[in-house]
Amino acid sequence: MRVTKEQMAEHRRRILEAAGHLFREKGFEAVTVAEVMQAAGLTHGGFYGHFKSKDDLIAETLAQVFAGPGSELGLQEYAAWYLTPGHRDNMAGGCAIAALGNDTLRQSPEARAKMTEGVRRLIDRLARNAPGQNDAEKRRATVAGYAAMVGALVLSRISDDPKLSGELLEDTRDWISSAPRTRAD
Amino acid sequence: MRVTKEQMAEHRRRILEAAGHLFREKGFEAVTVAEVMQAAGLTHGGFYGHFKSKDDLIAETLAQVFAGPGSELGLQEYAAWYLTPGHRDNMAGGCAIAALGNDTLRQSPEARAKMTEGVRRLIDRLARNAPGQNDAEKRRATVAGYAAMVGALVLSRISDDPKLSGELLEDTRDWISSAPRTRAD
DNA sequence: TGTACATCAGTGAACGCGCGTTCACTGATGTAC
DNA sequence: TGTACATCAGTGAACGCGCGTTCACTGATGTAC
Repeated sequence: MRVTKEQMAEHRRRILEAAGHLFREKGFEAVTVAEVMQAAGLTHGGFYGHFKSKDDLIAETLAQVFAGPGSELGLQEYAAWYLTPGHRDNMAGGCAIAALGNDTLRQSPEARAKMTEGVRRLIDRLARNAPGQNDAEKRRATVAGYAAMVGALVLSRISDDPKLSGELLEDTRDWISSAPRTRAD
Repeated sequence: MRVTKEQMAEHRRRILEAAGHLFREKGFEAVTVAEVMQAAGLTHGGFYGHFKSKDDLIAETLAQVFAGPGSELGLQEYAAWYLTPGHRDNMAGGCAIAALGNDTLRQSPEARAKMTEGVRRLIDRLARNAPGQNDAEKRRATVAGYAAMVGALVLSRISDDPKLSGELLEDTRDWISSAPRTRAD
């Protein structure tokens, strides 16, 4: 049955929100269109009134995840939130880049472009408030520091041993938090 | 038609080798049993004479990838190989942890356990020859350094902009290579 | 404002395809004598 | 060593299931008068 324009917009928002969580939790391939629609409180047939295809949904979901102002946290504050058991255990609500990075390589060029933009924007923002004597040093610390966060989160999620998993988070956080180094060359 | 025992063992080896490359390149889900068998020069029906199921193949493939003596490179030497465009562009022959880490979370506990073992062994080995004043410092540098390698490789693969992609590799390599820091607390 | 009708968002059955898995068959291997 | 037969690795057709997508239909919305 037909619904109001406002309700239709709300449905679209709910579909994107459900997809955002489900994709991060299970990856693009393992999530079905019917599953997303059910999580949004709708039936699968209506999906194609909102999106052209599942690929379209993926691209739109990524666009939405990376939309918005983004945090203004500095590198070390971001790491202090990023490298926690809470974030590790919350794939559905956590960093989309860590959760879906490799998956995106096998998706459309549009999806990959959206991911790249997400990476670039985040690094640019973190670099504003990073340790370092000058912009080049700040940027280098941010690029490497963010890479370390993503890697540590992925590795700590892989690890079924809580000790190793925790060590990855803590050691990497300490590493990023320690005093900035000058170039060793 | 029946083949000799030696040929059958060789077939099994080829299946595992083909699976190792295909899984790293495309992920577990996107690779079909028929595709693996074709890459091994066989037909799909014979697969179940070698493995119980596709899940079984995944676990055996991971076991094989992490078998063997492993490299004796130190942390910085490993990073110098790891963080290169050649490695970035060679998913099929590169680090299985970076290529399949997140994918493994959605597989069997056996597969995840094999991945964890791979992570642990690699870190233990790299820590032997890492910068630092004592074992604790060496370990911390290794854990964070390896996390940074994995993250940088994943991010540089995501990035469709060659400049950003290269920056991720280079800045992270410089970061790992720079003089070890003492704890800042 | 009220009424009649066109529009169209959502429903759920159905379609088509691909994939994991099974199975009857083939023919070379391996073995018993 | 040679022969007859049992074994079984590999083949390719077929099965069953799940998923993306389509479509006829429903009934509430929105609009023209």
